[in-house]
Amino acid sequence: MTDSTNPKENQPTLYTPSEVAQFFRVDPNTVTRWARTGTLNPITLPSGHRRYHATEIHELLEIGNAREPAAPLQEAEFVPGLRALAVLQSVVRDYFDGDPSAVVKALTNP
Amino acid sequence: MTDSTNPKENQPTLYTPSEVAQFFRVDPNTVTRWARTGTLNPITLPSGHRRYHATEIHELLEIGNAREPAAPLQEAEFVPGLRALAVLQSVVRDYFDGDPSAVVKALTNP
DNA sequence: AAGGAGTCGGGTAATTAGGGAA
DNA sequence: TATGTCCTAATTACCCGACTCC
Repeated sequence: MTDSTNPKENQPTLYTPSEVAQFFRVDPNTVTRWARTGTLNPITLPSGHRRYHATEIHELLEIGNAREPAAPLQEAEFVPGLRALAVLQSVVRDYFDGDPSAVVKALTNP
Repeated sequence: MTDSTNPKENQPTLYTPSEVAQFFRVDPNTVTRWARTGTLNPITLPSGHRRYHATEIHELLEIGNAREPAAPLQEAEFVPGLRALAVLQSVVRDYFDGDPSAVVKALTNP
């Protein structure tokens, strides 16, 4: 089952085939078929199993209210830890061409 | 491109099993299994615990995202892909209290 | 020094991929 | 054409006790 017992994960980035099937009310086999025919574009684990992008599923479900306008008004004094900064640094380097402004742009410009 | 020859400037960018599991949306035990079967080649601590190279994890995520060569955009503008946005989203959620502005602040105020 | 969280092992049940036929 | 079902093999999730990290 899905680890809904994890308090820190309320909105997973990736969905399992079963979860997608439940969303669309179809058989998990159908979800797999959608992936093979190109209707869905999931990532594949090294084993061949698939994980589906939550954003893609949400768009297909027409839950357009995704892409929240960031945080409305949260003046909490959040201070990122060393690990957070390290992970962010690696993400910037490996995913955003080492350009921090690209990350800022992606976060501010929907 | 990760220069491990610069330990002070660049953080190790090593992921724990739980972090890797969250990226792939799998159980931490599965990550350990990947390491034992040779799918992943992590660092092993003297105690036997494992730490995974961020670059290796990211490469695997990109491979799993394979679909089409996309567009041969070798122009000036850098456009982050779906995976980049998904990873960034998870980082914001798990490391920055779900607050994108905290990430922007961390990037703009070094 | 002690406690909580995380990890490592194994074992077993549940999912998934893939093909094919209705 | 599209979906649900059946089948097998492979992979993963969940269980546990013991150890490690912080």
